[in-house]
Amino acid sequence: MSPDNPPSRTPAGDAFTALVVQILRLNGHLIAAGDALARPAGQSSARWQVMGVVEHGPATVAQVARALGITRQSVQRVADLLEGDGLAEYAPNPADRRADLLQLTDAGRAALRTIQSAQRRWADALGAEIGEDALRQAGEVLGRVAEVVGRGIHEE
Amino acid sequence: MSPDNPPSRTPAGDAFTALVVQILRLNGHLIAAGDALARPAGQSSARWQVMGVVEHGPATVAQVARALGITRQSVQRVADLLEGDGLAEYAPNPADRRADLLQLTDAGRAALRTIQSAQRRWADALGAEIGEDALRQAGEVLGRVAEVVGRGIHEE
DNA sequence: CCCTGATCGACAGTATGCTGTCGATTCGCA
DNA sequence: TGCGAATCGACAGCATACTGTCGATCAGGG
Repeated sequence: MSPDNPPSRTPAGDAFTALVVQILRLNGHLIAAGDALARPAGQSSARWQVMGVVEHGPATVAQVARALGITRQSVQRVADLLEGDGLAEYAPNPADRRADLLQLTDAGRAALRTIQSAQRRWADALGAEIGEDALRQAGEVLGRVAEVVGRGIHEE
Repeated sequence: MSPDNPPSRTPAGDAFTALVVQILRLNGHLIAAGDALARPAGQSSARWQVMGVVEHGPATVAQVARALGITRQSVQRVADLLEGDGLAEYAPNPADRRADLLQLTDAGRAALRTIQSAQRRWADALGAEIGEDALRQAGEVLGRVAEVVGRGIHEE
């Protein structure tokens, strides 16, 4: 980013930093793109992701949060909004009296189908431009980045 | 994410979606890591990024925002906080009476050096684990992803 | 059968980023 | 040279996600 960085010690460190910056920037664009895909159904990226998790079976808020890698509280907020909009509902959980099960309503399933259809067309079109091999290789590298970053957080 | 996705049309689309999901997840971990790096200096990722832009010369809030790829308003908020903490200050801009120039104070430069030092060690260590070639190749692919995603936003 | 620790939802507070709007100023072109 | 368009900071409002705390509930070891 800065044209005149302080001397970095290794080329690999420079490449790592550059990749991190790219990911941070891309994140904003991807959320915007996701919102655009979900907008025709009156939804957002966050709502779509929560709906996607409970699509094939009810789950508690905590389970959804773990599946998405975000906090319970964030999911709780979105889930309550989905319930308020009639897209999802809470069902009693016989296995745990505290944690009701979140599940989609018919309206929720319809909205999700609309979004998924648009998302599939979007991903197919853009994916074809980049090429499957390159995407998979980049994904493999990002997986390793996630691994070492996650490890570093605990150790440091 | 979902174990039983609706039938996606192309392998490239699947790979694209998988990469997007990875990036969204990684973003959270990277911000957490950046905050951890900036914490010893009492700062955060957002503050560090703004300071990094004005490190080698003053700039207006709008210029910083463009350099970071985020909105003026977000930068304005952080810049005002930095000023409040005595890490940055506004200087009159002879070229534009509206837009004062943001520049670091001595305290700001000291805090930035602390963070950059830790960041460099972090990037060097993790970068070495992944390998420069893999990082560069992944960066090249992400650059192409950013290009097609950004193009899609305007067209759609 | 209880007690202790873990998990869960609820609530409050904070950080980051976005959109939209406004008036002031600057810039570019006729 | 003057006027309309673009840019800039300021302000308000919203969405997303985080931490921390609390009481309720669950699960497992004595």
